[in-house]
Amino acid sequence: MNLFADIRSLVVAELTAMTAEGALPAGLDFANVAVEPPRDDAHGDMATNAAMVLAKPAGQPPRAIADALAARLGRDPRISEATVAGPGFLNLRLSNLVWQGVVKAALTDGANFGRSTLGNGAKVNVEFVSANPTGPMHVGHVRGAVVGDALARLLAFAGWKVTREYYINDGGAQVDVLARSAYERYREACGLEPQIREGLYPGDYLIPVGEALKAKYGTSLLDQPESVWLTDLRDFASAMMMQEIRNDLAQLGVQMDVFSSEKALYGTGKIEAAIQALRDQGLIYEGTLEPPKGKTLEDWEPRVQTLFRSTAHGDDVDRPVMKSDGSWTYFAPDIAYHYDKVQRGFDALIDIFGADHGGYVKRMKAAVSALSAGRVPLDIKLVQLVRLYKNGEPLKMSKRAGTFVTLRDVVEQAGADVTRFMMLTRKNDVTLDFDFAKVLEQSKDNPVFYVQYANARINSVLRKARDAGLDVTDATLAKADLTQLAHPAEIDLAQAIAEWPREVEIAARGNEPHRIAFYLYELASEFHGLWNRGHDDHSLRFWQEGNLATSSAKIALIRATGVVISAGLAILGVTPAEEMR
RNA sequence: GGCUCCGUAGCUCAGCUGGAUAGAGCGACGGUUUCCUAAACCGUAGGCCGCGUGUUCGAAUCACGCCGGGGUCACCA
Repeated sequence: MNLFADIRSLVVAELTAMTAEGALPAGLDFANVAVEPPRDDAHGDMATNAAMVLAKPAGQPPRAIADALAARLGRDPRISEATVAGPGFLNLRLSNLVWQGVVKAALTDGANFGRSTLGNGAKVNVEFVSANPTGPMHVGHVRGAVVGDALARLLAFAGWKVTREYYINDGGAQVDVLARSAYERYREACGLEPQIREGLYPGDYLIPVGEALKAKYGTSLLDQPESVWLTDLRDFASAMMMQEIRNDLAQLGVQMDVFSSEKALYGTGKIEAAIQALRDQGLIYEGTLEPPKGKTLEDWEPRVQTLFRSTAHGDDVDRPVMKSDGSWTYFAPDIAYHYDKVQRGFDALIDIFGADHGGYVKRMKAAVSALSAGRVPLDIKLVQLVRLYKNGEPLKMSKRAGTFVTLRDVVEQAGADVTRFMMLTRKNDVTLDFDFAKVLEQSKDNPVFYVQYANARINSVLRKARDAGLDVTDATLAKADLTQLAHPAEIDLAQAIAEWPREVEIAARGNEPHRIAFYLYELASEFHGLWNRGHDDHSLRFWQEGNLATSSAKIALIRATGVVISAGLAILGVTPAEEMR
């Protein structure tokens, strides 16, 4: 159930009836009529802008429409009060029965409470991480991994059919470098001195690869020219690195549905077919690009290349798909890959990129727009940097000095749950500070803890009630006499719960999983507030000694809160804490 | 110089499809524990929502132009 959607339906139904009776002119568009919580809750529980939106097209003063609408809405049993305010706002006060009904719905629907059909079963592909298979995942990948995974979970919850996909960049020069680096580690494993020249990957993580190569090939590759081993070692080493990456992802709780390989596109004609599809639309031509303005490149020279006319689909300049030596640029297989996704029948594509790929967005959107005839929207989320701190001091990272932080380091120090939650406490296009000391702190300063603590407190009360002999299963609590939940502070918490389905839809509509984290913080805050009011006012304590009926109702309320916290944490991929230790 | 993101309280940041007196945490100050976890709660102070113009009944939100900061910018991936 989504209360806001329900009430909006009611408003639209009344407006339709008013039209039928001639109180409003026919043919009005109700699309902009909104029902939302007012900023100031003194104004009521919900507000609609209907009168203001319709005043102009209807040719009637907003107050007149609002008054007429208020009178009609007031007849609905769910609405206890409908008042007109300001320029024509219609403020609605809902009956307590409505909020009590929300509590019951949460208990009845359980983990499905808030699930939406917004996506209507549309197939969406979320591509994320897509780290080069040249080493273990580092901290820079963590945020993209978490955002992509949480977004996938969110969209699935909101009614999309989601595929999580990883694009393996195993087709370029960087995997040759990997192979050469691995070869040196192979020589090392054979007892020789490795020669890690400038430009090779120096990391220790290739030592096991060298040993595995020795186990497989013995000494047979020693003193062989590169032409003999390069292809084999490339495959071997990148396969081992991908295994490493899968393990890293698993540690973070990220599970991919599909791994697609760039290399696998070569030699299949898929790249040629994609480029041909563009060529058929007159979007491929031979030409020379202008040098970038305002940036001085000493070695600039005009070059004739095969170009994609991306400017026809919103890009700023056309982009090369082929180098002057006739080989493909990175962009070409990426076009083919996105073409493949379109052909696999996805209704929408989402890419999660690092912010350093910002310049890549327009050309990729242009390609997808051209190749899907505008049918498939591509949303690209750029994830900004994570700045690491320890006790407020920035953590220095250098690949050369070997002090770069891996995903594994982060997860081992902070834990997957904390890491995931923290990565979602900012919207994607803002840089995020991650302080190893702070994220482990158990205080309100730490949103992960704060939300988990609320859940732990709820469980603590449930335990106490259970020990006292109360049946605290959801099915039984749902049958409690919820009319006992009448105190404004209790209704406030029920209202926060009622926001959940709405929040899911807003977050899903914008591909913004961080909203879930913020919502959970607010819900937890509402709960902690009510909890503490029990100090002063014992009638607000959840466990009422000797009064099972009242206790059941109050415990139903906090259990419903727990249901939503669990559902929200599930979207973030975080395990709810039963108790704090 | 082009593109792009950011600019909201002292600090870190939320803010929906434009909506009423702009919110939260931290920090500061002051309160609340014989009672379900005080790891929490309540209150006070703190704002030209970077600046300007436009659209609108109405702009932190949309458009355009400035200012400041980050990212990025031809045969790398």
